[in-house]
Amino acid sequence: MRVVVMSRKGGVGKSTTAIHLAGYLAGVSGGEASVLLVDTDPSRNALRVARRGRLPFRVVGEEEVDENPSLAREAQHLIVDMRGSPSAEEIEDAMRLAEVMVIPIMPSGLALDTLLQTRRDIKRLGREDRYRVLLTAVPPWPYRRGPQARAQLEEIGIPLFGTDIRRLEAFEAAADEGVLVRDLPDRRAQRAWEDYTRVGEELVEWVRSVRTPDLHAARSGGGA
Amino acid sequence: MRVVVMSRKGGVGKSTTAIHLAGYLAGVSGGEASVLLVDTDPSRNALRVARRGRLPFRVVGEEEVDENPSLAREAQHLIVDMRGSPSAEEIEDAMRLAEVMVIPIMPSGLALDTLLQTRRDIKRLGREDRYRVLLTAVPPWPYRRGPQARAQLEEIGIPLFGTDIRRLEAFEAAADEGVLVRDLPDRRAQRAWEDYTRVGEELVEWVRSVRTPDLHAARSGGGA
Amino acid sequence: MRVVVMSRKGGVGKSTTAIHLAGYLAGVSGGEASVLLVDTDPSRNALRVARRGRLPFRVVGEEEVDENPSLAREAQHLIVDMRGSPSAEEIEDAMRLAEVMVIPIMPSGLALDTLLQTRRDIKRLGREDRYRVLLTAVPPWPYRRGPQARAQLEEIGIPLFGTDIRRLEAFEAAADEGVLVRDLPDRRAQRAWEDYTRVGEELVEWVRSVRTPDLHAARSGGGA
Amino acid sequence: MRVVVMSRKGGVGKSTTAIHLAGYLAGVSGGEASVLLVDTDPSRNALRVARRGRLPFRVVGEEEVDENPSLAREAQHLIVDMRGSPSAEEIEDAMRLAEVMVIPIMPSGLALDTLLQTRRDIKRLGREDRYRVLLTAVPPWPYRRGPQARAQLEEIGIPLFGTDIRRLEAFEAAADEGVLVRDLPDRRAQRAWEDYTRVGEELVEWVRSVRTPDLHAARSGGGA
DNA sequence: TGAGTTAGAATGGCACCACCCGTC
DNA sequence: GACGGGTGGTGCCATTCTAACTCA
Repeated sequence: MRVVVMSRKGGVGKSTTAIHLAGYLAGVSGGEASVLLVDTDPSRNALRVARRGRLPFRVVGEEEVDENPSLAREAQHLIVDMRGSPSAEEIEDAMRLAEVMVIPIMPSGLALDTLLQTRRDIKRLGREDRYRVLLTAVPPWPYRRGPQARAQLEEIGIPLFGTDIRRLEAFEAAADEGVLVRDLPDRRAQRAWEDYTRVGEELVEWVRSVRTPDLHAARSGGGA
Repeated sequence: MRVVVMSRKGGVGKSTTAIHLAGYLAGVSGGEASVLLVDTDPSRNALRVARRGRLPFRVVGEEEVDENPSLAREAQHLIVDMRGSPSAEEIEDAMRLAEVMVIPIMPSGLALDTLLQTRRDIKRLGREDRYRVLLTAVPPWPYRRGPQARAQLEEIGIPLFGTDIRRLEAFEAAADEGVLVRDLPDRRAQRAWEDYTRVGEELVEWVRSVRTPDLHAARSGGGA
Repeated sequence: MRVVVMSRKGGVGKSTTAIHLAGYLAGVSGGEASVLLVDTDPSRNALRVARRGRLPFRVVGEEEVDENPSLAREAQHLIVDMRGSPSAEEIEDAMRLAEVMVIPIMPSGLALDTLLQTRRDIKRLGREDRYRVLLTAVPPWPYRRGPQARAQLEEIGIPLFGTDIRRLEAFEAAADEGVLVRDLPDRRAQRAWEDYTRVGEELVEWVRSVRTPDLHAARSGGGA
Repeated sequence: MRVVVMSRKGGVGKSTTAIHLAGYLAGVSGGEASVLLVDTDPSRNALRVARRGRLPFRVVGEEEVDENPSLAREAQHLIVDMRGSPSAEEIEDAMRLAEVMVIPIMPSGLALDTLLQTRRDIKRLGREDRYRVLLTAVPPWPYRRGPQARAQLEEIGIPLFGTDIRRLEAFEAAADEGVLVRDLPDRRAQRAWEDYTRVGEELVEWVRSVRTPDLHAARSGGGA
């Protein structure tokens, strides 16, 4: 599986998303060796987190892959934490590389504006079925920003993951410790892990359908 | 007064800080014309907010100032919302332009790492007394991230504003409406405005001391 | 059987392990004469314990074996309490001498780091199937260090004995008296002995499989 | 203040003692720069702990001091974590360097034997008033090993710190985190810190008396 | 329309309890 | 067998925020 995690704005949980999706895939596939997270972001946050503790998969910087391309070829699952504000060309390159693209955004009013530009770029490439937006850092009830943003995005036809990532302190603690939220001893951290588990399941199902488009189309077409 | 608001990471309240400090200065000086906010960030978030509603000062993009440099010269107070991850050269240019630099960061573990790099760049320029860090989006009690981050920053000798900006929904609402939190009808928004008021007071006092270093030294020396 | 007990750190129960494995083998083989414990550690702790009381096997210092090599040749079972922080060459020598190597470590965070270096040395010698780690001084419930360390070691693929040695006062008392925990009048000491009994059984089984690799392979192959 | 922490056996809390005494001195003197911990032990455990987190003083390896001797000269307080089983010559060198020597040992029967050899070496150097033994990892009541060991050591005239360091899980947690027990959020960790605080106070008082032997003798002699 | 009240969620500190160990 | 102590897990509570509801 080749997944790119991309977003125009920073501080939206991009590294957190890349790390936890990689962790989900590593847990599902069962082996450390088969998952590779490539950190392309200049801030190198994913690499920093990896150095602080122990993640159940390998994290490398962009330059390591450039020197040793077999790293990426041999990985069963490849997650790319893409740099912050990519140009249209960079988006194009990433979409060629990846099977799917995950775009985390926070439920903020300004985030939507920038998302529209990204959608234009992707549409121009004819890859509208290959990206999906993930709402992250969603505050709890009775905050309305989460449902509001979801409604707005759905209204304008942005494809969304069915599960949101909640704003939970556990994600901060996990980044500090250099581990997945799953591996924190805190009870509450398990709820944080549930969010990414659901997203991971959805991701796997989605990639499967992307890989067999005609079969999928035939099935859903036949059911209609 | 010439102030640059800068940060390496995105999503830390940079535009919010630039807008509200400009708003504070506009309120103090009493007239709209005398304050200019220059949005240098490629995301143009400050400009977007300005277009949505009505801010009590003028907001222009970088290119407008390039075309019409008198804009900046004539402004009594100049606030620059600097682009996201500036290079050392860009930092140098900004420090030449500005009297002081405000660096907003969120109380996150990873933010500190990147801050150290910024400090190195500034130290190399010999402008250590010209920057100050502002903690933004600080969650309320019983969260410990705020006090924790403050303690860590003080320990390693980072200059901090004495007041933190709390994480309040009012800032989101204000950005959506295109106004200052001061101008929201919500009661809670007033508390958000208080935070920036205190920071603004501190800023004014700081710039005054920066402008008259010998006077300041003489005064404190004479008072002893 | 030729067993080397080795560890990089001190105070991890190395002598205790050497003594009790020797005691187990002496009990199984039935005669005192057939088991020899060679104390190579400069602290000579095993020899000290032996001199204090009565162990059911012979304990000699390194120099005695150098003077009289037939001692080692004639022993049916040879246990070596190796010196504390061996160099790569010493490890190589020991691995040539021994059929298997037992590495006791305490469940401490720092112990793992040093263990990785040892693993590298052993891997370089191509003897990865000839060493096994024994968790010692494992505190009781509700301490989590024991299970935690076991999980970490298993995750990174370190071969472990299935049974841990608990942290029990009986081991201290036995060392003071110069006897095996088996020979203490205390009831609780029996539980301490059980731990080493299980490890001893595992050791015997392991050495058997090491000696007849093809037979073992054939047997498991034939069972299919 | 120049302190050497030394012991013949490993795993007795030598690094923990060096780190926490350094931490105490850093806290008393109030500044990070004035305390230097030199890790001479080949296992480099103190350096490892320092790299994991943030200690309020500088930790360097032996080689760094060799390259840059001014490091040690400029430090107000110098703590040396000495290598594990030092020879008589190494002890001599250390005693020449240090004002006082702290010898942590665990309350184990075997530890006493090795301690006697160390005492002989020190006596031969005529520095009997410059070393003191610290009981570490003392288990709680109703274990008797702590008081027992203290009684034995006092009987044979070994100088002891008046306070023992208890065996508390907090020390393991602190080493994992790379911080002092003082900086752990756990309540129980504060009790661990109290132990070293008392030892630190005793150490400061002791060094003061060592520096002004006649004054001290005069004062205690005069009764004033 | 504006002020006060209330519900829900999240974090973190506190108290309590289970469990094991060693001694008397 | 009782007792004291350490550790870690569970449950409870205080505090804060937001948004909806009620009331004047």
